[in-house]
Amino acid sequence: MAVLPAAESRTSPIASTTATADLRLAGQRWVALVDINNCYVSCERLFDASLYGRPVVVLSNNDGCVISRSAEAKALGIPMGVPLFQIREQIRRHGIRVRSSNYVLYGELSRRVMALLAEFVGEGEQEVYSIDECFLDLTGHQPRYDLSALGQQIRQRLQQWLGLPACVGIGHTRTQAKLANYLAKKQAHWQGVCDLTALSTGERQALQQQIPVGEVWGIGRQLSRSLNTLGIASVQQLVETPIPVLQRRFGVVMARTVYELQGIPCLSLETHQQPRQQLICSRSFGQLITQLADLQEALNWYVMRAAERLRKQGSCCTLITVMLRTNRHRTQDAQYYPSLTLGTGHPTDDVRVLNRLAQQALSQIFKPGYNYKKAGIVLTGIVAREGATSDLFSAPHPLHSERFMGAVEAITARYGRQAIGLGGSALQDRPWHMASRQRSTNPLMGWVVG
DNA sequence: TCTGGGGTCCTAGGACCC
DNA sequence: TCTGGGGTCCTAGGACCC
Repeated sequence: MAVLPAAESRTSPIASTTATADLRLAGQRWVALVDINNCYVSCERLFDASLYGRPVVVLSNNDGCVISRSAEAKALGIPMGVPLFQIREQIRRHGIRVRSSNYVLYGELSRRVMALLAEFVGEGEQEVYSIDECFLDLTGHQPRYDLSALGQQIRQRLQQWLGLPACVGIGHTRTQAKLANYLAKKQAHWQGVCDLTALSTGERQALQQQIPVGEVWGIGRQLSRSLNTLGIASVQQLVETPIPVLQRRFGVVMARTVYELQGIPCLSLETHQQPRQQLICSRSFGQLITQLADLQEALNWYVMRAAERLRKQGSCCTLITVMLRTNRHRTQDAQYYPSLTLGTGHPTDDVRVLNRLAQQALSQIFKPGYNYKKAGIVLTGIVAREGATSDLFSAPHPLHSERFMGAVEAITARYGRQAIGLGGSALQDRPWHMASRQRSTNPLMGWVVG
């Protein structure tokens, strides 16, 4: 949430040094970011010890591209997001182990991680940021404990109890904590925990000098390029640039980022999970789709999935968007990227209503003669369902619950131990998901090379 | 010839994140 | 041959209103 409203920040007095000092005195916080290393690969290793010490990659849906790499795979130069077919030769040459993704497993492990981390802080001091990342407010610990030692304790417990490696970054803001986490991962001498707040100004500046500006949280490829053309290449150079200049050129988001880097919080900890403002369900197809009937069936399934999530968070929606995509990589094909949004008339979570609208939208945008690669729906205009009792705010998943092992057992009982690598291929009974490539003999195993 | 000023809401698109 | 899925926020511009 923005502490700096756009209008006020244009003339914000906190750019001056004295005001900065006041603001820090007013309520400085200590924030940690805990991040599981190579999360999906680390999860796979828990269930297949032969993956330790070897290069491993985990693949996206349809086994399309690489979405997680072990340290060994990174060292071999396997880039993030690379399509599988482009690294076949490297896989063969280096004996890289390959797994399909299994989000049910990762989700359950994530719940365990978050529950364990919750034990280190009080109520309302934990923000689960993503499946493998969590912010902790350590302000209460700060006067009493060495935060680096606490970070080490967190790492050790994750390793001992769950077998998952993690790094911890500590700063006065979330952006600083992210940067610290980057250092903890990149520079071995931190031993997995970097506390930026414990450094002198000179030490911090020297570190920031070494870090490319694109590593900052919120500065992606585009902004990075633009900053570079202005001669701003390192984090330190960014921090030294006057904020009003940056704000005029790049907007309020950039201004917030730089305040955050300076230790002035502009983003607060979101310790209570908010209902989603939009729900997306979309898939790329394993093979190109030309028939309306196949798209109809796919949409039917997306609507069911999305409506399920909608109900789970106690919401209704008022708008539904249907979108189709051809394969942009096939330059020989005619391209078509239509989408259409229809209103529901009244807030609803009724699958039948949503499906009727989705099919109606589809019939309006579908054109024969194209090779469709992807389809999806987006539910927006989300409002709370009247009288809804959302389970969003229910108690965190108990650490020692049986749900986790139950899920793993259910998978292995049904498909065998090897099925831990299921993922996209589990959808093979649906023609619009069927992978066109020849797979290994066990369709649930994904690719196993070497 | 010359055509107010300010506000809200909505949407599309772009940037970012994991 | 083969290229993921699910989110967030911000901005600009148009419609509409008083």
